[in-house]
Amino acid sequence: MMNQDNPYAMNQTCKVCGEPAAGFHFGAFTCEGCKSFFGRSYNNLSSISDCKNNGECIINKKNRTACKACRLKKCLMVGMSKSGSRYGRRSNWFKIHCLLQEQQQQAVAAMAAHHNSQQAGGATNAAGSVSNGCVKGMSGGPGQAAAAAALGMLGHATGGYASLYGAGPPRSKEELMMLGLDGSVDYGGIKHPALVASPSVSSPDSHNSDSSVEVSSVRGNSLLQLGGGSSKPNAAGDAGQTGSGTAPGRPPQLRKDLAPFLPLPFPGLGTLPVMPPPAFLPPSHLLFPGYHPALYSHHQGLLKPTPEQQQAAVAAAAVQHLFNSSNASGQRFAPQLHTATPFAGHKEESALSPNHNNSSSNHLLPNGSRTAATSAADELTKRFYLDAVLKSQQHSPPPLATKLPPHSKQDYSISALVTPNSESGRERVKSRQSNGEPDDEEDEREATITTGSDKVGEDELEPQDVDEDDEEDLVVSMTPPSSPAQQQQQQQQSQHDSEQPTEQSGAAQDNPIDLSMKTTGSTSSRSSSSIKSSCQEAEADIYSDNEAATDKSSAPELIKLAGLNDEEDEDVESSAQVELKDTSSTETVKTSVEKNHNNNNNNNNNNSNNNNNNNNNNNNSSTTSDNEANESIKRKLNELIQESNGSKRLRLDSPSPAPAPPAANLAVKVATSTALDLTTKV
Amino acid sequence: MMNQDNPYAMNQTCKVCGEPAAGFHFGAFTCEGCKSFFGRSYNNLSSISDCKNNGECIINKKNRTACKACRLKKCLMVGMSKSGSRYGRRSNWFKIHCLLQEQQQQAVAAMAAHHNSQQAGGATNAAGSVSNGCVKGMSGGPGQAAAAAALGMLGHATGGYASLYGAGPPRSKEELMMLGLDGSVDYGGIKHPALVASPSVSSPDSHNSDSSVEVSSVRGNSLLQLGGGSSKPNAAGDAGQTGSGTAPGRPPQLRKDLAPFLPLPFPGLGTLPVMPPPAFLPPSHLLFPGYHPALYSHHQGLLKPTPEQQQAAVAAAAVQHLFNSSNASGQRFAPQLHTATPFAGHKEESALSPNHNNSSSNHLLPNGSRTAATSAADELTKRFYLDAVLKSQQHSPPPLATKLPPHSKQDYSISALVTPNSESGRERVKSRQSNGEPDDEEDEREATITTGSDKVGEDELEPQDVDEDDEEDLVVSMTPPSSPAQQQQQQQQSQHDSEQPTEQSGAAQDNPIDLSMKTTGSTSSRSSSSIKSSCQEAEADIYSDNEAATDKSSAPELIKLAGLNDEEDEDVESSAQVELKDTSSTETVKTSVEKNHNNNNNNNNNNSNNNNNNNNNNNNSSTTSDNEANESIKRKLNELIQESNGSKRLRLDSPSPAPAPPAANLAVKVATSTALDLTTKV
DNA sequence: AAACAAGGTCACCAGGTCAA
DNA sequence: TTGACCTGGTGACCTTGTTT
Ligand SMILES: [Zn+2]
Ligand SMILES: [Zn+2]
Ligand SMILES: [Zn+2]
Ligand SMILES: [Zn+2]
Repeated sequence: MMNQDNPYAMNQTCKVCGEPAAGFHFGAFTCEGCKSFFGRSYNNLSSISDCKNNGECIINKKNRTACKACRLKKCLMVGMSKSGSRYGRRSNWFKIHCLLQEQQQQAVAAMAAHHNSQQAGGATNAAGSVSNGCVKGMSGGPGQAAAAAALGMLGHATGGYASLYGAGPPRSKEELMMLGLDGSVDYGGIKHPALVASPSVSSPDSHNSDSSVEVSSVRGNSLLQLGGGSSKPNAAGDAGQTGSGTAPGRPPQLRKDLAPFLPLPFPGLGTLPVMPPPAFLPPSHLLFPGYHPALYSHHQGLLKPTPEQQQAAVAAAAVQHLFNSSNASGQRFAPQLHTATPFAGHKEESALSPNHNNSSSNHLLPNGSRTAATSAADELTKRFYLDAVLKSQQHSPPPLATKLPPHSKQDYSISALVTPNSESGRERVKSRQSNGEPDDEEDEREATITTGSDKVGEDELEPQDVDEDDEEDLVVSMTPPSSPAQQQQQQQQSQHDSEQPTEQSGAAQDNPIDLSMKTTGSTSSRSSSSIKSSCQEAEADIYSDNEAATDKSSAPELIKLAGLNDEEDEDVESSAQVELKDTSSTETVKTSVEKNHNNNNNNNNNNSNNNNNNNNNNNNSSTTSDNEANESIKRKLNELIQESNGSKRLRLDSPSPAPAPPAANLAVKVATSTALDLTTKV
Repeated sequence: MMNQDNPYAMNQTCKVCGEPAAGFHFGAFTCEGCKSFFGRSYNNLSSISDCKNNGECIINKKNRTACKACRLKKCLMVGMSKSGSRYGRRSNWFKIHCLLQEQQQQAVAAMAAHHNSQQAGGATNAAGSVSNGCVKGMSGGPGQAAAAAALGMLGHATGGYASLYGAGPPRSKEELMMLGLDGSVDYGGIKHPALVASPSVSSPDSHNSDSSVEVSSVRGNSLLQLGGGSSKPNAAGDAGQTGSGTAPGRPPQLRKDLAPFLPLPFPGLGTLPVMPPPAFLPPSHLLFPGYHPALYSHHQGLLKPTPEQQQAAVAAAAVQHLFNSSNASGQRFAPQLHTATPFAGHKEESALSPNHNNSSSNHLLPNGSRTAATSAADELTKRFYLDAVLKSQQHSPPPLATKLPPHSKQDYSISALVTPNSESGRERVKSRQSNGEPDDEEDEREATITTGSDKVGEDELEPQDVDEDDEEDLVVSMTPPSSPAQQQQQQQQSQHDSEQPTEQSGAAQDNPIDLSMKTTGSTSSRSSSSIKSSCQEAEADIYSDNEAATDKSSAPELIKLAGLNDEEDEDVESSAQVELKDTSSTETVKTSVEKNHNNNNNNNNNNSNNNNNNNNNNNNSSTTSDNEANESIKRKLNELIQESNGSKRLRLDSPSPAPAPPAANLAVKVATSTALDLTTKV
């Protein structure tokens, strides 16, 4: 139960059980319970008994404590990972994307509601307007799914965020392996969300992704068992989540080509039929590319070949063996690794390397013999391996190896295996920093789009009266995440390079390279203060009134503003797409605050304003309707600004790992005085 | 028997038998015996024999073992459900609401005592203050019920908590079905509490809710048989509890208009005439919107059709068949689900989906065949289904299937009937001493009223004097539960607003942005207080002392403080409403502790201080009377704070499911030094 | 300095146990 | 069978530290 309001939750619902989220934990928005559960379970797999329902339990608030195996599976499915954690204050990029997702979701929901087809195009509108309606949770029916898909939302019942920061689902390969997924597998035509979400995972290229392990064989066993083969995928998809249900009918469109998933017999963590949970659906675009360490392992991974990976690989292999026993392919695991990705080598190596083994000693090694065990394999064994895998993922830092006795089974803890330290968690951070990398990408991004910024937008809208007195232009720059895949490939390679890059980039990070924001006019400063004041005052109104207005329409707009078109890579589906453009790197938004009634500004803002220009301003800039949306967006942006306070420029750097290439930027001008709390409320 | 002292009991009495509660089990405050009984029976319906008294047995401490059928029925009536269980530490929100309920109850009791009509008016006020009303979920009835209704209390002897966390009574549809209720059915004009209480259930949105099953037909058979039609409703209400026996005379006022209940022949669990136990009455408002998983399933529901639901539906259908054989409508069950809500589709789908079935494997699957069984259906079969239903509800996860063996029927023993007084079970040392017992008779007593919570009591009285020296400002944030759906919409928009006011200061986070209370006119509170006072006094004795005093006024205030106006979404019914604002998200209360006499601070604190400002300080701050109430509240808050100790801010996140949207927050300032133990005592 | 997550802590509950 | 106790968890809060 809980804190729905939790400021940290940003209105999100737990991706695992659907209750209001308490924050973003281990890579996904989750409630306190699921956070704790995952934390405990990760280190103590032994405590998890096999599912009595073939791993098909659907996890929700009520029954989340009924089946630990399925709960854990669900956690992994939604992307939880010890390696996925982030710390500290959320970046504006993160916040914005969260908002966008919500909108998308809503839109989706709305569409679903209407469930009329028309919307495809309309969807946008509807979504925008309706937005709320459905809210996250919902998922609509199948039709929705389609809509959602179109939008890129997925759904997941609760929120689309699952993928936020990387892939929704398991980011690391290891994790995927655990689930029995490999990049290549698809869920009944649909890819696993993770795959989708994270480019790396999904993209062809991606296969290289982190673990690179390609377990071709993985299929057979994994914790997750997607419904049986391909046929069920959809069902699975929905089921997975929160019962979000829905999805079943995933729009084939998205990714159908994939091969079905192979179900496996893994007893322990049964298999969830559901599989592709809501997350699935979508288009990664929408989903936040965010940074997910795991996905982006390169950082780390890059940084280090990372023992972890090695371990992971090993663990994965072990696991597979166990689970896949039936599966012939299982063994192959290791080998593939290499081949698959660039990194693979690392991993593999590591895996191969003795020491790694050692490390893996944790439990993995024993496996050598595993085959035998496999078939027969008792749970313990399985778990043991799982743990190893999990751990490997985590810290795995190969080196760690440390500790674990080869495998005391007892320790099941995943990490244990791996990391000795628990802290593990901590590590994370840094990785992130790497963000810098993203910059790398920049290439594309260009982000900048920043378009014009600033002011331009203002005009559009509006309407907005809001302005208060001053006006300032704020420029917001936001870097979109690059798709992991890209990154990876890029990165990885780069990665190798990465090394330095990354960090250095770090520096970059801060300054997102592009930021460009260039604050044009930024007189910003004053504004801030003024802004707020005004805001507050305004607020009242604003929110009150406006909001409604805004919300509705906003969604679309935001998207645009945000440079939502994530898709770049892909084509845009303009119609449905709500997504962000991950592609580009940073997005810059300009907001002008009107302090003193400079409405004009509003209108003036950049052309870019409303639109996202993905590539450039081209698209929408104009739509009037957009304006509305923009307003809402503007508000939110203002809020962000306020938060940032003082600083005129709002930075929206994407998390390092950002998947997308550099691409778009937006510049929006907001006149605001109000403040939304992206932070808290968002 | 009982450990009344049990800290976990919070002064509550077992809702089923009236003895001191050992804790909150399966959704209701119950004693160890009833907990165990329910746990055993739930999985072994076969052991329950039919009531020899037409299901009219009144359950109390002494005779609880005499009729298992009625005991189980009572359990269900008070809202026990496997799915309703909560785990872990009780949230501050929960504690506070428990306190509030107590007060309300007391107030109600008092009113009843006076049972004078004047109150009507008063009631209203009270209500307003109390509001209760109906809370979101509910709607209250029209005229509802009288004072009680107004107050939202229901009665239940011991506490009103039955509904706490959702609806008092059975939350899930399945459960309702078991009882022979469907959303549409009402109890002799009165709706079933559950319906009322939980928004989700009743609300349109809710349909998503978990079970979402809409069994239209349910009526025919249910475990509970309300006394025959409508006439008795009231009685039932009271009776419900504690055996207090009493009750019978509930004020008809409450809900009369409803159609009578359909009695059914279900032998086993006879029918209790009583029916709507206290829980009924009320206004959900009062009742904790809390979270009851079942109720709020919508989140999930949305997400997924949820296998559970499916299962549930199936199970329900099965059950109906069994029980309703006569009833034609029964079958329809499944279908309706769909139709019923938008979500229905999902549900339905899920139900349909094969995999789900699988999951349902639990027992449900078998059902596939169930139809046949239906007509003939022997009890065993029936039970079997019931279990399935129950289970489905619970975890329903489809899969989990918790454990029940499909139905071991074997048992039937009725033993139950047996012993009335004898005490079965161990006696345990301690507990018993407690004393509590002597009272037995008391049954009726309701005793409980306990009202003021423990410690609280202390202060109560006084207003604050307590303070010690220092003063500090504490901020309490409390999030009311909002319904998910709403939340989103609202929140978003609203959110924006809310933010600033409250704490602004704080970080946004802490301050739930929203806090806003909006508390409309909540001044209501006072009235309530007065009410209680009267009541309490009466009881007063019971628990001891102070409490009474405190209780009196406090209730209303607390409410306010607590940000009780839950209702937001709905309009407020200002009059009766006592509820919390679930809607908004968090409520923040500021309390200032006086450490060193820095009063100034107190005042200074956020503006929010005393009032909750939901939206801002507006509301209440003002009423003097409020002050009183506030005091008590403050004390309690202080206690909470103390508990939290050290930390300045007190968190009161609402349980997730909160029906209401995110809305309001409160900021209250408390000066306190005393401490209530919400934890233990309350 | 504020936001915000990992982890730790420990209040609390479902279940199991076994004397009555 | 009952129900007092105990045990394994669960999860609300809080602490600690990171990140912005
Ligand atoms: Zn959760
Ligand atoms: Zn399971
Ligand atoms: Zn009892
Ligand atoms: Zn009876």
